[in-house]
Amino acid sequence: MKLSLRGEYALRALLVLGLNYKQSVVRIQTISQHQNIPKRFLEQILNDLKSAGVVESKRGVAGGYRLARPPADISLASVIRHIEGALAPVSCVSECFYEKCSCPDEARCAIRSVMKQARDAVVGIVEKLTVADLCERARELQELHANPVDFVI
Amino acid sequence: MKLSLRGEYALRALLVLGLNYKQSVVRIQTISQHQNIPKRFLEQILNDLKSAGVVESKRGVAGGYRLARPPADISLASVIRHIEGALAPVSCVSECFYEKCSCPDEARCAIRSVMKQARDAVVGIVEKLTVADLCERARELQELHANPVDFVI
DNA sequence: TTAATCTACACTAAGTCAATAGACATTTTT
DNA sequence: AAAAATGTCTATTGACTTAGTGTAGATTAA
Repeated sequence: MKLSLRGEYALRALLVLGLNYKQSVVRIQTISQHQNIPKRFLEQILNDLKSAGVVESKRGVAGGYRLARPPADISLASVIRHIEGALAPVSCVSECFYEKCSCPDEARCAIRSVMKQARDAVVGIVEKLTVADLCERARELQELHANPVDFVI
Repeated sequence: MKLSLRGEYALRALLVLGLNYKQSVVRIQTISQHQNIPKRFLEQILNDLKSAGVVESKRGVAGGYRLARPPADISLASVIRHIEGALAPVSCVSECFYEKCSCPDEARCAIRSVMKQARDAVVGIVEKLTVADLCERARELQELHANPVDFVI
């Protein structure tokens, strides 16, 4: 799993939306400024997340985005899979994006066996983690550095 | 860590060279045929691995490639890092290819913390594994499929 | 109505990937 | 010494992806 900027931005945006889950909506521009993400690019990404049912939007002058579901119901795996595709290092060990590879015998491929191990390790992590966990971690890290004034979203 | 075909081919070639470690050299064409890898592409890759000190070559009519070191001394991590670059999902958690990211505060970045966890999981696997392990696994898989009776419960 | 916001589609510059091309160098065999 | 089989090296290419920008339009609160 290599994250492109697109995927990284998506997670950063979801973190902001998660931390503001109580509020009605957050404007793209707010997220863009807080997270140093090009606004027009972020528009595309949030729109993409909307089509995935992860966020919902409100248009117009007081518009913006919010999570479509509780943060605890949005796994990082589902988000990354939607934005980036397969989590596996090679597609022949991917559960959701399987593709046959060119090796002579997949069933006896030692590399495949190793890659499956790597895949399972990564999936085990991001499948369990949710946007809620991300928010919690953000708050913990905030505590750790103990400077409540410039709380960074 | 997403492997490109280049990286996958490199590992497949090293597996062949590992399995033939006792022999003098293996011809590119042999590997190419055995593993369904385009010959001219494989040339580049092996040349690259040579410059990394992983394999060595013998030119001329009885030429070919062999491992430059014992299979147990070649970690998959070192090979993948040389061919693909960073193992980490985002470069701000990479040990060997660190790059600053655009997030407002790296030290308090919750996503970074998650990505570090994913990185460590993957690195923990491929850092321990060597070409020798790959060969052993290949032999095991061979056994398993050759004698399926042994595995009936 | 107006201004702020999201929506939609198209476009592009730069980079990467997976080869392919072609000339060249080296070595063994004859 | 010549021939043939191999590796070496540099360059190029076409398809694709990435990270945006551009432009125009739709929606809504005030």
